[in-house]
Amino acid sequence: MKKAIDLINTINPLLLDRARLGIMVTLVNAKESIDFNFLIDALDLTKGNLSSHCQKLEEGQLIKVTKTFVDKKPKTTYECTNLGRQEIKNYLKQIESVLKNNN
Amino acid sequence: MKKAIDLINTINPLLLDRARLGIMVTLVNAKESIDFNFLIDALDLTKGNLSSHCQKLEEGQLIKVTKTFVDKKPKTTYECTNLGRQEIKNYLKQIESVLKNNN
DNA sequence: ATAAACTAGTTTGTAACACAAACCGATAAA
DNA sequence: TTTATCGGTTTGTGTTACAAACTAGTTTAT
Repeated sequence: MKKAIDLINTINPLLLDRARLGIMVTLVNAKESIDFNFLIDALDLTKGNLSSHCQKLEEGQLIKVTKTFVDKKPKTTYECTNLGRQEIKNYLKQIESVLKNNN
Repeated sequence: MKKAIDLINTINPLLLDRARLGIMVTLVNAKESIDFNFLIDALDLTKGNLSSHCQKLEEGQLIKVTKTFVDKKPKTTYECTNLGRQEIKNYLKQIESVLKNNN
């Protein structure tokens, strides 16, 4: 049986934050890509806050950011990357295993 | 189906931290109470760091702290409270349900 | 007996981080 | 030509995590 801390240490630190976890689970469940304003409403974040969290998630390669123009206006959309999906899955797996104590 | 963010918002914020999560899963699995030095070794934390995290967990009523003397030396032990157990269980439940998307 | 070193923590100063206010560049309306 | 609005980003501030320094006492060495 591995030590609890070793399992916890495999959790991506970016996911240990309420806002970013919210962004990720929204994206991981989404069928299409999700835009900035949707996330603002869904997660009840301010624009600045959302912007900087998404930057970090992008740097960590957990999400992919796409910038386009729609009706001449900028539009930023977000998708979960494969790594993002993996990290979320791992997150859940580690917590489960650590609590069930069977690893 | 409830919104992902509503589920995430029920997670106790004290648990969204690697060190504190480590402390809690160590305690929640423990048969007997766990002492300060055990946690230092198990979680690879500095003394100051452990001390302050435990203070917060105690304030949040997630753990119970007991101070005694053994061989004239101070000895501090920690146990998980019922609330602590509940919060950990809820944590896992919320993440699971949000990922399985069935709530 | 005194000093030095060790034990078991706590307090405090700092560096990193989350957050919202202020800002920016562009479009649309008055 | 202002004035407002949209879709964000940057910046300043308050919180937080962290380790270094400190406290209080015990044991060992001199």
